[in-house]
Amino acid sequence: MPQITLPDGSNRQFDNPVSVMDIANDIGPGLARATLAGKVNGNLVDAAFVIEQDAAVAIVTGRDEEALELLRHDAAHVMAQAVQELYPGTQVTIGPAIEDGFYYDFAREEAFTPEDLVEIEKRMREIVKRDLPIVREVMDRATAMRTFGDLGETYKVEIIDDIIPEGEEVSIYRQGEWFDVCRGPHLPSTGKLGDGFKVMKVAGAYWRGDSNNAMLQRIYGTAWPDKKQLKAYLHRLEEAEKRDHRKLGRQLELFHLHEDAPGSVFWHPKGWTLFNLLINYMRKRQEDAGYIEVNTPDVMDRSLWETSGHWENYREHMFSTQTEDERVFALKPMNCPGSVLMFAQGLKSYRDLPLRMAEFGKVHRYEPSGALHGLLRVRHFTQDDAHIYCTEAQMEQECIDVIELILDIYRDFGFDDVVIKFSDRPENRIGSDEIWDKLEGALINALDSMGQAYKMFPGEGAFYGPKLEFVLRDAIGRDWQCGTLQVDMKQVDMNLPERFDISYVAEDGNRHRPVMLHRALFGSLERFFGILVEHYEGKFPVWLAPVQVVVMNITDKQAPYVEKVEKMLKNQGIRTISDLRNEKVGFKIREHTLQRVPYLLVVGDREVEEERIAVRSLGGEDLGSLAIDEFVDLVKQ
RNA sequence: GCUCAUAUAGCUCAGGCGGUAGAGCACUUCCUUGGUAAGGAAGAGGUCACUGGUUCGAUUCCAGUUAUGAGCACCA
Repeated sequence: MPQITLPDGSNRQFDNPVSVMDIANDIGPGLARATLAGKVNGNLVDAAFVIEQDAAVAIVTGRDEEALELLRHDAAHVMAQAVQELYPGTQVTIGPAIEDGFYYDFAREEAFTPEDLVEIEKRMREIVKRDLPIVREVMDRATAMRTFGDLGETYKVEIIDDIIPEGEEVSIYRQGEWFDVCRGPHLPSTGKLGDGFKVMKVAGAYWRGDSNNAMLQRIYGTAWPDKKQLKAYLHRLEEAEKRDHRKLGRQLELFHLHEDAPGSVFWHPKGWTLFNLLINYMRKRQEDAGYIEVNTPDVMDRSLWETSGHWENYREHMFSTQTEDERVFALKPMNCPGSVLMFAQGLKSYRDLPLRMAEFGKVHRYEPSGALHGLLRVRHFTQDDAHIYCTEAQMEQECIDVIELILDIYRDFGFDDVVIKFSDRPENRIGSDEIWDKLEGALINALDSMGQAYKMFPGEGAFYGPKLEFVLRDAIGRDWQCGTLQVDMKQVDMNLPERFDISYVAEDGNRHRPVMLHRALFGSLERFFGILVEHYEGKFPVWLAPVQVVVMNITDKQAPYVEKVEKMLKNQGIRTISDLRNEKVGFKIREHTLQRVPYLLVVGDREVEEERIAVRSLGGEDLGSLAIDEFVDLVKQ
């Protein structure tokens, strides 16, 4: 005799065990039709789930967040059914709901073609139309393994064997002839999927995410409660593509890439101007924060990399050279060893600590070809790197200062909610747990004492130490690590202070090993640049715009005055160009607007006469006629 | 690195079931001197990514290489 408590606090009494659907029916037939699933005591369950005891129940309909995930998971099942109907012999593996959609990984000799995807989507719509009831069944483990084994579904057998503990039952979801191992829950029938889905693309993916395993074919789809939301999503994707930094980089003449230098950037004048603005900005912020700036060699002897451990661990990702005399050098993949040599030069006292040593270091890494991605993943990039040498007692405060600095800097670029990832000790690591406790503690204490939220990524730290990552998102929702903070301390293998045997003289007159913090704020200047382009859609704020002002004439008569204005503005440090081409003013305005120049100055006879300029903003707003110095104030404010 | 796809003018893209290619924009010259998102005309511009194979003949078909794109793996 279960008593059901609904979200509004009301109670309903039933004489016999009831399903979620029964309850919905009891409330009203309209609700029953809309019912997709239920929530019993907070757990998401099928609509057919039977409740035997008193419980808090909520009916889940298309309006609820949870329904969307079910919908997407269902879409994956329907797609798998469609694929197996169309291409017998294809094995199913796994197919979860993901952000914005779903995917399913298939094992099949032949590759799926774009035409196949069209057919698959067609068949999916058919299956939806069939409105097959989705029914949960249970099998004991052995039967399940035999059933799937008989079907030749070796991957499924492996999943059951691996995931389901011995003696436990396996839940199976069936829709028509087709069924799959699944934890559930699911929608009541395939018809509930509606028409808000679309098969998007096919790509390779390793079985169980391990590159030693076979490569499967992953088909991605997107699914939404209705067609309208699907359209809105596809529209968002289109809009995002317009922000792509690779596209804008070409259109705005910022940079280009070339086949002969994969993963390295050719910076054009405007891009390089912006790049240098970023460096100048960072230089100022670091100087204010008590950093000194140095520069270390790009090419250093192999023995240095052997000492640092990079040769052993990352050799295949390093660019190396052999000279006539057979000496082997490597292009630096990191700045740390150079920094350590800098620290080791001369005697350091505790009075020098904390020593915050920054470097705009050009590093080269031979990244796997498939990893390269515009400016966001390159082989040659510039780090705004710094190493802070300090005592153990100073460590935590230094961490706090770094985190505050990063967040403050990101705010200057309009990134207000930065995701902080905290990656702690991985399974394969070196160093004692005691040291790991200390290292992780330093970072966590710093975050906690600031009241700063962060996301835990258990086991994702580097093998030699935990790390903090500051993550920014690109136009189409991919996350990229930008800033980082890592602690490097005694007895851990990568430990550079130990490997290079550096020390400082403490108050007691003895030599002590410093703690070393590795940190980068932008991270990679190239990557940050790319993210910025997408973030602003190329419409940089005035202080970052490579060209801040274009002065243009209406007829040749005003040319001398235009040149005079250009000179005056340049003397004020304003990045100005003039456009004296024999073109109509509308044409020039269009061009420079497309180039996202913040201010356009138009000069005709009136302006020459009055010694003024007509000012137009990037948004198309007419700011009226201003005197030169008035305009200078406007730009500089 | 792996799977799939793509590579034609500076850019965006057509095209050809094998007979060395075309548009728009950009570029050059001329006309036009025009007040806030495209004035007009003419011209120039291509080893059809690279290497090899098949063929009388390859930009087109085949193979390999390189680069790029999507995803996976990787990211000190």
